[in-house]
Amino acid sequence: MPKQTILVVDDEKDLLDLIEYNLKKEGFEVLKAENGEEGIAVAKEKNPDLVLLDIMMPKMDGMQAVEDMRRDDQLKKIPVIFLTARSDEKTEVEGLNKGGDDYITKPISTTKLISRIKAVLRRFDEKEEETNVLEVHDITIDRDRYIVNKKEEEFHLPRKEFELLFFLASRKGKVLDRQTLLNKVWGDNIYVVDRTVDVHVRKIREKLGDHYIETVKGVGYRFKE
Amino acid sequence: MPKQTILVVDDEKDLLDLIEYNLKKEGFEVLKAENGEEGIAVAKEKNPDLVLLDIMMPKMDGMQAVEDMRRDDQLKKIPVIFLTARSDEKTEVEGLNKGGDDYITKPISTTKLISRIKAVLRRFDEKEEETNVLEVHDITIDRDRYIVNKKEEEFHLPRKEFELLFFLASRKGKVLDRQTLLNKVWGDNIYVVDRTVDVHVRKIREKLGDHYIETVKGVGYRFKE
DNA sequence: AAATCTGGTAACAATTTCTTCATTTTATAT
DNA sequence: ATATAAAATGAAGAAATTGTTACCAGATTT
Repeated sequence: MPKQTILVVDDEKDLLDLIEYNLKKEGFEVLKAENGEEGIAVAKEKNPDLVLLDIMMPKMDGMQAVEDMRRDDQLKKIPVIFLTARSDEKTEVEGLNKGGDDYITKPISTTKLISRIKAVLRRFDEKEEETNVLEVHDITIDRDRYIVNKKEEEFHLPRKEFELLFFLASRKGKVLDRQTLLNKVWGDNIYVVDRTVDVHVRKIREKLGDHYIETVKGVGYRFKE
Repeated sequence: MPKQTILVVDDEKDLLDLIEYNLKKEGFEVLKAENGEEGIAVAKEKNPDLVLLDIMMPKMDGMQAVEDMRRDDQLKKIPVIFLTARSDEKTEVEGLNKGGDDYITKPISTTKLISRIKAVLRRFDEKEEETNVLEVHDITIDRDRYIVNKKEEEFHLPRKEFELLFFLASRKGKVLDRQTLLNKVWGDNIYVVDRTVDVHVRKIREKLGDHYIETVKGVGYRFKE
């Protein structure tokens, strides 16, 4: 695994160096920035795996920075941990609401910092590593959430329809006959009439439109390339 | 990392020595006690990372000892693995309900013992790292205090309901099936009917309202994004 | 000891999803 | 263009899943 990169944004240079030292010792790549604006610029360029963000800063403060990040397609998926000067509950809550993933209060315990960072990264890796999200044409089929997105719309398909769509989409372009679909989606020793597939295809088309699944007469169905 | 300490409580001296030998070989620090009372005393003084506890013992038996431990602020967070003489299902279940984290039946396989210990320790380390305060929608789920806040209101959910809510919320958006929920919230070795999850979900909804947990028919439940 | 929680089970009602089938429409080969 | 097989459609009943309530056994409090 390549080194993971952490962007640290804080206006106190000494603290920045201290954190850098500790993170490097743990094997992380470290980027630094001294205010929110600079932080966002660096993030855009280097795409860090995580951002450690001070809440109180001149120019653009941490809260503002996160809001901006969450609005940017490229940056919105990067986890953020806040550094707050004191245990100010109100701030914490607000920060987490704005899209932070965790927070740590100063003064910082190195051990805690490291373990929190690892915990957040682990949580994020878990999320990413699964190939359960298919993006095809203008739709996203998310098997973790069981939701199909088309532009802004959300579709909640029932299980069989969803699984069928997912299976077809995961083999985009390939024609699959009804028996194969039954075996793969319904299960091997389940007995249902193969025309059942037709009905499900129809329901999917009713909901999403019929530009996704093609009929190949005499053979089966195919998800359009 | 400093050596991890394991307290072994058993009235059979030979077994005690055998376990000690094996654990030391694995690099653990080992403490010994011959009954529940002594065990608790030692635990209080030395703060072990894990306790290996025989269920059947003179003076104070293991079951009693765990209950006492779980009531003691200093000791309640220490993981406990039971040693049971035979595979007596009823005892196991009871033990796990009282607050044990795993159990091993005698006669003991050293390999199994070691791997269980490591597994439990790993699980615990992870837990410690995790954030204990979740901010989702308009509620705050505070695992340190076992309290859910919604605006100004405070809700005290019973343990299972709380843990279930917490787990779902910590995986916000992801659909989790009943089996996964049972494994993660109830524990790997506990056998309960999976519909139990439904009832707990309902109770949570009754208290907090049903805008938080969504049902995904045929699949499981999801905390709303 | 009674009253109150908590966690779990079971049963039935309510709802959604799945499957089938009869009928209409479409695609394709002749 | 027509015949024909295959697929789309509509609608109904079956099956599966969940919501809900009631109840019970232990624990915990009063």
